[in-house]
Amino acid sequence: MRDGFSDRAPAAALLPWYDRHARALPWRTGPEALAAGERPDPYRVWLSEIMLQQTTVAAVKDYFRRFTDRWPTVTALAGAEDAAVMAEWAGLGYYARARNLLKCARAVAADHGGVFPDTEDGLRALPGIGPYTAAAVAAIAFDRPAAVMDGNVERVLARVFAVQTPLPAAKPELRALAERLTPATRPGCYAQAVMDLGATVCTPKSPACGICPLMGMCRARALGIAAELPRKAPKKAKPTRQGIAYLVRRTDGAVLLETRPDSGLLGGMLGWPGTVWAEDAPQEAAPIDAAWHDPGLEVRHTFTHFHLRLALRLATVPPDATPERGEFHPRATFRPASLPTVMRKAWDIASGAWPED
DNA sequence: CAAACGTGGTG
DNA sequence: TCACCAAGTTT
Repeated sequence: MRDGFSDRAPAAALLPWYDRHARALPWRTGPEALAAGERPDPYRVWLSEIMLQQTTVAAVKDYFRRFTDRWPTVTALAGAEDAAVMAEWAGLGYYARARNLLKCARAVAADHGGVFPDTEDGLRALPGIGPYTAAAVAAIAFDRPAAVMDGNVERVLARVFAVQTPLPAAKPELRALAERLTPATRPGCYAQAVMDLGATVCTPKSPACGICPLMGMCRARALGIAAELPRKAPKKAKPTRQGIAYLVRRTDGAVLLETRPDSGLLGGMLGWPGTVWAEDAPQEAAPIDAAWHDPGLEVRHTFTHFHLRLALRLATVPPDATPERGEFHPRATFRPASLPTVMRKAWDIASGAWPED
């Protein structure tokens, strides 16, 4: 007991709410199907959870469909080419997820006979699976009573218990609450119920307290401070960095691209050759001998921890031109959608700005 | 452990 | 326009 209601009260209120309001999602096995004995596919649960890290359901849906159409099983994914997976992930962000996705699939295929471990600890040992994802997959796919802690759970619990400590200092306290409240029955549905509640009712701004299944036990609502919780430490201002990108088109339509190093920003992704991105003004660093055109245009893009102003240089070169950096990709196989968004923006802006156009 | 790591939607 | 925010993990 705490604050006047049982530890079982939140789950008791949330599960019926979930049974009525659960959204149909491509990776989700609904309450009715579960009741009928159907089990979720651990591969699809895992893939969805990786994609959903720091990413909205709306952004994930189409990517999830394309991945599962192309690679229906973890074994199929394990056999994929690195470049194919990175290209399919392009635009979704946090590209270390895609690199670890492949490492994880290959570890499951090679070390676990193509079958995901069915415990939190076993899952936690795989690349790209941290505390949240291990608990989520264990609960959702394997019906383990694992305490799932994500941004939604933090927000819901901070409000229900009126936790005033700012994040991230409040995490241990919130985790202790989450562990106490996780039910032994239907832990996967409970986890998804809390996350759905956080995504659709107990939202960061303007929470819909009037229709919340937890309204009767929510201390923040009683105090009139739901929208102010969880409190958070102030964030640092983002600096602005500058750079130059060089977009080279061959007369036969091929374009000059580089595969970026595996570690660091946009690691493992294709991109236009260019300068480093720094706060100081960049020095020219052309990847090939050419007559450069400055279109007077720049890409503005914001990453997690800095703003970028990327100036463009354009050139058209003959078929026998030899680059100092990068490789030409034939027009027939070049897909702007295979580029990370900042690089695709550069292509979009450059298209129509070439000198001959 | 603080910082690095993307992107698109929203108010 | 711009800061905030989303089903976090790794180093």
